[in-house]
Amino acid sequence: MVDRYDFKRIEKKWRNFWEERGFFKADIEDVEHKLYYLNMFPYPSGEMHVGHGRNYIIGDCLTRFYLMNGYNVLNPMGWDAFGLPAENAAIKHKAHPKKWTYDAIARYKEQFRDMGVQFDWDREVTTCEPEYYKWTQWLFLKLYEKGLAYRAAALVNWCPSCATSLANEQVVGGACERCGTPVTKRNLTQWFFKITAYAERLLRDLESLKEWPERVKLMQRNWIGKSEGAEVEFKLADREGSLKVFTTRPDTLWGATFMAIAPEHPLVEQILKEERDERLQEFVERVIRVSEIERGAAEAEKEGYLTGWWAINPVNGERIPIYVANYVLLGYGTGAIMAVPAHDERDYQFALKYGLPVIPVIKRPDGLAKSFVLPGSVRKGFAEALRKAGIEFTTRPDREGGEALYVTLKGEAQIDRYIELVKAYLLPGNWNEVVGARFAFIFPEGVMELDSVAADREILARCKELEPRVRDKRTVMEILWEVEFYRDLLFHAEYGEMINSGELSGTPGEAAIKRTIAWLEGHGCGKAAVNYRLRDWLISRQRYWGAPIPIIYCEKCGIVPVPEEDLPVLLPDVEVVTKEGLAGIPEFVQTTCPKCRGPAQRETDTMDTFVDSSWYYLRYISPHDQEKPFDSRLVNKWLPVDQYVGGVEHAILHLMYSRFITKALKDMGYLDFDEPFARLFTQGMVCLGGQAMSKSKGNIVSISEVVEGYGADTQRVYTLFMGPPEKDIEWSPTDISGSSRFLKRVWQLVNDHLEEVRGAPGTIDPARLEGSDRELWRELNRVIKAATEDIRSFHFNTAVSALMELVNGLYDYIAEAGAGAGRINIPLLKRALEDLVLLLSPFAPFICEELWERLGHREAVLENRWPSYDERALAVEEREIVVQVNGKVRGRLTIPVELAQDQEELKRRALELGPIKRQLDDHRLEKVIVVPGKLINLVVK
RNA sequence: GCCGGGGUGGCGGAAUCGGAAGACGCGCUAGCUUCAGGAGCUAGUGGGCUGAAAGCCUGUGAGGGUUCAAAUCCCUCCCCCGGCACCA
Repeated sequence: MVDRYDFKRIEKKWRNFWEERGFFKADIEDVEHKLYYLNMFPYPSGEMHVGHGRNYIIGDCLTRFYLMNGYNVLNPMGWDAFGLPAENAAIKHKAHPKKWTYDAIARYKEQFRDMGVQFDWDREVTTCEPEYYKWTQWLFLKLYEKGLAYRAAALVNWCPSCATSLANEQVVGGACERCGTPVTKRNLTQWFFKITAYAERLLRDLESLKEWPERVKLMQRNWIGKSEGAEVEFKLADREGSLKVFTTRPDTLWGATFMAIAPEHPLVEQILKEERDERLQEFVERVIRVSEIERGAAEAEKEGYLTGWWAINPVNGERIPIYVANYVLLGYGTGAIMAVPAHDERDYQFALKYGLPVIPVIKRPDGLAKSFVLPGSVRKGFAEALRKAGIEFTTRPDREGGEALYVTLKGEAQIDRYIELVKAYLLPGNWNEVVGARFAFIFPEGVMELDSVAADREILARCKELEPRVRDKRTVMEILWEVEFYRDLLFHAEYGEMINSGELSGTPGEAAIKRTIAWLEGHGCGKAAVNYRLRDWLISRQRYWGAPIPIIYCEKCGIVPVPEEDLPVLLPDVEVVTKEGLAGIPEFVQTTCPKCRGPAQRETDTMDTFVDSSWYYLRYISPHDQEKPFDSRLVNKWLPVDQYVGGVEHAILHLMYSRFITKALKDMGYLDFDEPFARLFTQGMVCLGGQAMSKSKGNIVSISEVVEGYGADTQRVYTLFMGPPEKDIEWSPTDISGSSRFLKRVWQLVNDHLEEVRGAPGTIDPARLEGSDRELWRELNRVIKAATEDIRSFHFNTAVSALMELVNGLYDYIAEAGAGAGRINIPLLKRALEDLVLLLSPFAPFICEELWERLGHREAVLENRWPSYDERALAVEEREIVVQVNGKVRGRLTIPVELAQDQEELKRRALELGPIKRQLDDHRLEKVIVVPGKLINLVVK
């Protein structure tokens, strides 16, 4: 009688075993077989749920697997312990965030132990400990020394709810990443890290990260947002000064007919001061007040205000007006743009709205043009002439009984021919125009091209003379826009041959940008430029619970960094934390200047917690070193991290910051590698009820409830079995019973045969196995191979299913043998059961340790080598060959392997099959396709 | 709008070097067991036709194509998820 699978008793028995035996302590000096496995460390808060568990279960499974494969695995754990939730909770409960944080840490540790998730706790790192944040401050000082940390006044993101400024990366869709409150802007003097100095390397080195998910690299690429183009200087008209713009399309410069600047642009201030234009003031204030979210919406109506100031287009000397416009962003490029309405959609909309000239300067690559011919504007016979010339057109009768012509033209030659015909047929008092590949107006006295702002004025004036109905139009484009038929050809944003561009006219599209930049450089009004979307990292936080920025302000000496030997700048020990943070603690603020010993004040901002986590992976190597932040010698041996695993929500924030800090430390000579994480795996979230588990949504499945109800082993197996680990997945309270049942079956299976197996010899001679023994042997080897490869490649779900197949196979084998089909081969069974336990142990360590002991072993599972398989055992004697007729399966052949490669033999046997014969009646065999060892396809007619 | 990822039974998912679609598990159906447990065992389970079986038809978001053969390759479209989004 086998005792029932009592997971509670078993898990309790083994819970502390691995830690006591020290299996998870890495030998830091042995780098030969080193493997640095790292899970992103958690922000300790409340209880862990099964979604958090996924991350650590993957890590523990892999660690156990690699330990059994002979690796010296370092898998450390620590706490990202500074942060707002702790502080907010502390303010609310009038307590200290420390207590809240350490309580959570204690609970997390307990839950890790409950899950059997093991770490080397000697290497535990806690970012809110002075022994840690001392070195975060050291990092700040080093960056400051190198000019990579600087203080500047800037318009920064501000979260009113968290009462602190935020980095760009922490603003998601215009709202605070932490609390979801819409972010506002404030002009503040803050500390920044100069991540933009590394923009190019952060972008370029993504190429070298071969083992990172493509989507993460893509997100970073987008975030860095590199664009190449030119910087062009526009002199102000009638006064000193100039406006610089960045453009990716310098080839369209000749078409710049106005400029637009962001409402926050410094020039706006100057204009306001000189012009005292109250309506401009109102406009600017109104636009700035509108939140980023609304302004950011692409559908938002483009609005502008004419400042009355003018600039000179440097390429053609054209005077163009300067607008303040809501669609120009201060944070990108120079905060000012040259507007080319003919080739930029936003500029086009704006030009139509405000009646600004639109001058095409890039030829349409498709060569299409159109013309609309009003009835009565040409002599009779025009349509006939077009027909003869092979020009396409359609007609539509108008109210007065005339016929309007809708002409579509393709190519230069046809357009020229058409213009000649119009000239010949045009009646006095009329005009006609061609738009698209050419913008030409044919008047009785001659043809005018829309090739400059001056031409726009002349053509407009002439049209007004001829047609009273267009007298209210402000530009030629407004007239054309009225004709529905033209609309799709009035604007394009493609690359193409330059036209109407002075001496550069005729430059082909491929050379246009390059040649224009050369031209600009030659004329001293511009140069090639690269622009990045990435902004410097704002690290100041007006909060208490973070690492104080080690800076002192002295009236005499100015900004003075705290000397290294004075670190850490300790967080003042207060009983209760308030909203004022450090600024509200005078004992902290008042200090003496390290240089002149005079009275001075401390910086009261703390650092963004992402600074803490940007270097923690270095600290694990020497976590308690009092002398230095990390041991360069060992760090250079152990890093980059071999395998990093965490949530995709850190794709930009944490991963980008860490890459930046690593590069900066490398440049300072502390590290000899460029990238901190060689391989990255981003695991998916666990959902319930279609939504990510979260306390606020109340859809949490807690680890303790699952461990209590099913046991940690079941939780682990189910977590790894439920789907591919990179995918988001739904936690199913019913599906978990499958994993529970599986472990029960394993329990039963092993316990049923303890007696026979325990004393039996372990050696088997595979060559002498026959029948079902041989099949079992093959199955065992197949499963070892599959599970091993699957674990290595993060396919835990299929690894588990392979083990389930092995268990099913073992039950079948025993049932068959027991029914008299043969005798159970005890050494074989022993081998299979033992290998099963070893293979299952990374997934379900508790039950495996217990079974291993029951199987008579005195050493721990982890002291054994991972089972190996024999390639020869996978060979089969017979193959099943699929027989298809016209690609459809009609039968099967079981054939000895030697013959399975023999095309003629396969064909002969296939044709003998009954169902195949039937299929072939009344048909002629056309062709036979043989895939040796697999399939034969008979093609018949 | 742009860029990624994806769409396979009632459900989670296998199979992607083009070669048996649906491994494994959940659920469901029938039967057996009764140590009544949060049980276990056996058989079946994509849909349809046929009394059952054999057999046939059909089937991987939709449509088309390439091929002896397509979940897998190509084209068009639809839907879902994620990222970026007036980026000049």
